[in-house]
Amino acid sequence: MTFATSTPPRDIEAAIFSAVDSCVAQWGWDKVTMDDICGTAGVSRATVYRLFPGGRDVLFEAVRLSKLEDFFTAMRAHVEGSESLEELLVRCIVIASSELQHDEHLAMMLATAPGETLGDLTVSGLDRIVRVATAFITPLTDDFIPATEAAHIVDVMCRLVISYYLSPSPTLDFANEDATRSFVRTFLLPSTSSVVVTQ
Amino acid sequence: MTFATSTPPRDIEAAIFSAVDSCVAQWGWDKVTMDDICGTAGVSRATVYRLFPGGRDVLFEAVRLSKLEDFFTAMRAHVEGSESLEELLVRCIVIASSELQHDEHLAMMLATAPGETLGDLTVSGLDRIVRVATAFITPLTDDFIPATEAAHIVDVMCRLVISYYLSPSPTLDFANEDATRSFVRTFLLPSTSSVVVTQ
DNA sequence: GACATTGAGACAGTTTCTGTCTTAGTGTCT
DNA sequence: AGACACTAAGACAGAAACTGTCTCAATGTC
Repeated sequence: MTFATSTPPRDIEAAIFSAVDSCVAQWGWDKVTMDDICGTAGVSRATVYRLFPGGRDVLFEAVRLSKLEDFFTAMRAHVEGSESLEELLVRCIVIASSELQHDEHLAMMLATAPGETLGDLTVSGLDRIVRVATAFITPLTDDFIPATEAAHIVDVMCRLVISYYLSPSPTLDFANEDATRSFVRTFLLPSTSSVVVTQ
Repeated sequence: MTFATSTPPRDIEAAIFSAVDSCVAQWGWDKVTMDDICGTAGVSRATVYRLFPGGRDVLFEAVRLSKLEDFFTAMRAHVEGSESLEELLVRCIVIASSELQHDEHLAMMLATAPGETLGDLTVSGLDRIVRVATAFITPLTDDFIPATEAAHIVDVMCRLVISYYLSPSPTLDFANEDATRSFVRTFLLPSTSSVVVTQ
């Protein structure tokens, strides 16, 4: 009960995030103003600027980071308990690809700048996605391969998923489990030390 | 072939109207800029301002008027051939009410100012709707009642439809044909000279 | 009462939008 | 070819909106 500084600002932050969500859904990144967000969140502009010093850019960046973490949190829950590295990688790729194909809003949310889609993804934007993905997925690979190897393979996996999302190939659909499994066996697993373990 | 002054501006006007449509659908009245519309229509800003001198207000007014006429044109087609005044009025009311309930965009389109819904309908806005409705519907009543009487009854009908749309009554739904027929018999027809004709 | 937090709104600086204008380019008629 | 009508592109000033910071009063907590 002794949470020190009075009421927790988490509720307000959540309200603001939610407001950004619905505002962006309604008008798109470019058309949304801070007043729109404040109004939707039922919060004063002063409060928003106090919680996110730096204003619009900082707020939107926070929202995107939050979205990114939500995405990988949900994904990690889905792939947890995989009994082999192959299974883990396949599930990661399939789920991520399906989500991206299914939710067109997601790609925009994960992108770096407002109005920028994954298609215009900058180096820093890609880096961040890879970074967050590594942080969330790597722990799950502990049972199969060393951390350094995991970071490397997750990095490659991310770039592949994004690349195939941006320009889909007629010969390979990462949303298809069988095709993905075959791909993982051919290109990803041979590079790891786990081949001897699982085979 | 001798249409005198080169290419007809109708195509461009149509493109602009269509652009306004999709822009408003995407962003709403308030968020749309003239550049958005020009860009969507694939037309220079100079062209828009030349076709609609007065700019934004004039253009939007023209779009609304066009929508209004489209609406009543479609409605007139639906009620044409009614064999009695009762049938005509019932059909008008039911169709208009259904359309309003069905297409939430419509009410906004018919309203006067951008962002203003029928709920904020100003006197002039209501007047215009009544005026257009009268112009479109009155001719159809020629077979049954004199024009002056028609104008009066159409006026009353318009206001009722709008009123019941704005604040629906639990006891009367104008989208329901039977209820509307009963209503027309009770309140509208007795005021006309047609009672003796059809009864 | 001391403290922390929020809402409301004033404020200047910047950006965006509007509406008008000029210019150059295109296609059509004579 | 030359006159004509129309358009795209974009410069431009003035108006409007947005941003980010600030102050102050109101509220709720210890």
